Amino acid sequence: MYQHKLEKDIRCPLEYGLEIFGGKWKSRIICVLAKKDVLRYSELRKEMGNITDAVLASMLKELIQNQMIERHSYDEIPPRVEYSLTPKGQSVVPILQSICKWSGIYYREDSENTMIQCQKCDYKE
Amino acid sequence: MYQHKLEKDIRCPLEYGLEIFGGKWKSRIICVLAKKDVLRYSELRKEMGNITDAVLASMLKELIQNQMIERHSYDEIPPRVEYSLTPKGQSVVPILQSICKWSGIYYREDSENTMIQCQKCDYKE
DNA sequence: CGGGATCCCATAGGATACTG
DNA sequence: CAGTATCCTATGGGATCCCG
Repeated sequence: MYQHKLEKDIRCPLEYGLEIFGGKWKSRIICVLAKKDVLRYSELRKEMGNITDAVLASMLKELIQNQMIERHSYDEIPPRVEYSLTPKGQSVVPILQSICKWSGIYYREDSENTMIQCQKCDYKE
Repeated sequence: MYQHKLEKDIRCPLEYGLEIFGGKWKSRIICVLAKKDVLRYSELRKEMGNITDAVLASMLKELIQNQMIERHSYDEIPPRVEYSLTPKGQSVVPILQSICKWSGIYYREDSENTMIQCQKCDYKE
């Protein structure tokens, strides 16, 4: 029969890190929160561009599980929920910026190797 | 009808970087090559653990396309092909190590926050 | 030896509708 | 407002066999 390995088999801290902030949306969420400090759900969604609720909510859940962000809900009507980075989440921002800087160098090699400003993580040089 | 966006839409250098060394295998390949300098195809596969040929070959292709690694084939019998990092590939190694270091801190928080040695990228402290 | 071809599956991510 | 629920699909990655 067909046999797949279902273990996550993270064999190296590197894989752990890439699991936590890899993928299409997580690093972006972290960058946006790093820039804005505290954001409500709807503000966050607006900053993210064309992400859907289903996806945004599941990303937030995973980031919370990994203790990268915090959720504060206020008992008001209409409801208010605010998200912010934890210390662990903040500690990864320099890494994301270094990736951003590295990528900026090679982003378009056909042009003149000019640095690109990143709107989200706010890296520029 | 059902309409998916098929554009890759990389909107930020950060995404470019994660595309290049993200995923399950690419960062590992880079780390192994950083440690060993030059490896034949079969040596590389052995170092990688349980990767299959189909996957390894496709990862190598993408890494070559992105100019992270170089392929040198020698006209011998039996054939010999060697892989090594390009300068661009080498330049990303410090980033991978910083991810590895960061991850090591949070890797298992239930234990005593001890650093973990990474066999592949050779990070230790 | 160094892969390619083919087939397959699991999962991340997306569309749409709906709710406390 | 801040999400769930449901359904769907595209893609990364894996298994197996084959070939110059």
